Amino acid sequence: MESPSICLDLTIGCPRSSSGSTKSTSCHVKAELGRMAEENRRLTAMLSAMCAGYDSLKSQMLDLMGSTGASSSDGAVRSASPPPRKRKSERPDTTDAAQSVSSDGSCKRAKEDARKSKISRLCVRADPSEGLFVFRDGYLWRKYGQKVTKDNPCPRAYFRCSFAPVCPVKKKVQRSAEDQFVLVATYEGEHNHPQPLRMETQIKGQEDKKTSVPH
DNA sequence: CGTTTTTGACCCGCGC
DNA sequence: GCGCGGGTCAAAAACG
Ligand SMILES: [Zn+2]
Repeated sequence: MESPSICLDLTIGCPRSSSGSTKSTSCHVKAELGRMAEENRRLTAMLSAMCAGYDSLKSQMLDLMGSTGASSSDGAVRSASPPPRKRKSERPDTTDAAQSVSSDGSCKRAKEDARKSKISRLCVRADPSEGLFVFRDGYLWRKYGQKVTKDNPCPRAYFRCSFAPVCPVKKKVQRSAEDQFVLVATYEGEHNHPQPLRMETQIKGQEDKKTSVPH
């Protein structure tokens, strides 16, 4: 979890332009304020991403650890599910997929671990707007249940992929108990249909060049 | 009118 | 066997 290329130039102590004119000073102050706001947002996003990664790791660790419930103050004591029962063989032995977390907190994970464990454990986001949207992960979900767990005061939502009539993909979304801004999502299953949505209106602008249409 | 959300009921494994 | 905790169903409502 390294901070790749985040430039933290917090120039709070402005270098004092000393122009005498209050107009330019106010302009500078405004620009400074804008920069600080931007910086603040970036930091918030980064912190959220960090919290997300932390929560993800913690959950995975708890899952791997088994039933060593030595929780001090967190409350996210969720014992693992060793029983190989259930309708789907859930056996996340090495469910350690490396997820690349960009500076925006968008974590995406490769879906090539489907052969071993069909449930891709846990991917988190840190977006308060996620609660309103159905989850902008590029799929259509239909909520089919909601439960409140005793660990977390916030209810947990259960989604199911509604694009294809037969799609075994399910999803659980729950916001962290400590940080309301951290959503913990647990994907389960594998899509057997092409992804209908194209990241919505948030294309990074990093699309590949079209080789078929050079001109 | 079709689809999705809501929400309580139901079910089922598990521990006691 | 029973209670508890969590996952799913399904009827009604809401939304377009
Ligand atoms: Zn699907």
